[in-house]
Amino acid sequence: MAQDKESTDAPGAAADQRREDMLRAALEVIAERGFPESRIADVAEQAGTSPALVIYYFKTKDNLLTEAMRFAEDQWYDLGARRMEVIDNAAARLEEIVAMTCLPEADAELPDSWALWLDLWAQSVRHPEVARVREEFDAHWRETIAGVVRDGQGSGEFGDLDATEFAITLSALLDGFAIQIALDDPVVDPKRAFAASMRFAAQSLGFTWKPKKDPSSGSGKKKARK
Amino acid sequence: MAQDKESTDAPGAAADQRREDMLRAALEVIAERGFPESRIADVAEQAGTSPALVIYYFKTKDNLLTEAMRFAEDQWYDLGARRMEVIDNAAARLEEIVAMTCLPEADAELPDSWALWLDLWAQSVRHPEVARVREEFDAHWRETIAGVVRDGQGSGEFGDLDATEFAITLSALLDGFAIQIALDDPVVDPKRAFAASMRFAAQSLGFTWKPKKDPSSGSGKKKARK
DNA sequence: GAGGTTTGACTGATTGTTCAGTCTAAACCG
DNA sequence: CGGTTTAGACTGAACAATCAGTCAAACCTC
Repeated sequence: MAQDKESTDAPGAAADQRREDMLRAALEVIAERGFPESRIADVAEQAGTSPALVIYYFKTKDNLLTEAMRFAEDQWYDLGARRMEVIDNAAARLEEIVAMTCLPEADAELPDSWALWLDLWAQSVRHPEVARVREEFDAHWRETIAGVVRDGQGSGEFGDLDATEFAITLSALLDGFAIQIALDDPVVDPKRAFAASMRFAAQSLGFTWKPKKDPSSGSGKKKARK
Repeated sequence: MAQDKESTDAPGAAADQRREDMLRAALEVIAERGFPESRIADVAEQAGTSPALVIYYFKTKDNLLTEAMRFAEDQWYDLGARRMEVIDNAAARLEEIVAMTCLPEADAELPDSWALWLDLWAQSVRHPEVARVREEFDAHWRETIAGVVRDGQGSGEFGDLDATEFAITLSALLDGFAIQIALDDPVVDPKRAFAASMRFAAQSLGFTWKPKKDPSSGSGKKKARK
């Protein structure tokens, strides 16, 4: 039920599609079982093929999982960049950044990246390949924040301060909140984390931020996990 | 060289010692190999016994590792409490808290807790037992911070603000920096994280903080990991 | 039919856990 | 006190399950 859109593509396109399917499958498995407990057989089953084929495409299990991580981070970053593009003022762009990491409802199109991050960090301690993905991603993301800050300073929205230093601190804060959100902490819920982060940003950058009433979800928190 | 202080103890004291030895051994193994890759055989070897004995004391592997995590967190918390006791002003107590999570050199008496935390978080996603340890510890730690803030407000050191809210934000910030420090991020080094955290605290609480020149380590960073 | 793709069956290694006892030191007893 | 019982601590060997990776043969598709 998926082979109807591949016929006249370039050679290797089908194989590329296969690869990507497997990466997505791997991400689902990782999200469900955790990085270290993810088995090749699970990924194969999720992708609807045999374990041997998975090994055929990705030489080793570690390679498969690491590439899956990179794939996920790339997706996340692309989504962020895409959303930044259509927002014209820096304060709103910054708010979108904070929302992306704090509000799970905000991106239904992504699998639950939070738990994935915890695995990414934990694996980075001992897997140099994973560590590289993490480091690149962090640097990339910090630079995105710093860029927004500099834009805002140029347009007069934000006050003067070291954009890099601010980016480092804000992304640490967001990472910390991401942990609490990923683990469904009873005290630190997403909205609280979002508000606290925005308050920090507004105070540091010298712009005013008003918590807007969100129109959706009048009833309360949603437990996304099964 | 350790059997001279057990003769007339209560029965079971030696066994208790054994247990603790194994917990410490488990922590070393976890620090070295990571939680999910820690094997019973490793712990046994580290403790100088057989795998069977480890199972004899802790029914299952999961139980062993979980108890080890709890043990580590308790130790960490105890160390913190002990250090708080001897400091008489709130600002310095807060600085000590920040130093404990940011400056690796500051507690040589503890194994590298940072990598342990990453495992703790990652495992919490799927291990309810571990999640409980994490949640309790976080709540405990936040309350410690809030207590220091309230002390400081009582003595007039700090300005007025919601202590709980501040504690939530600061501990998130510290967690975020802990990640970078644990992973030896080339951009976010311990001293920078420490300074940024203190700047945030000082600004929020309305006290002045001056980065003191540290007398040790004139040459630069130390790579603790082998 | 040639080359990339796919698979089922297999293997080799790892590892948590069990088990059937051994050893030791204290408790019991006649 | 000398001998026996008992309970806890401990061990080596084996078991059973899991799983990453291999391989030779089949299967498409151009």
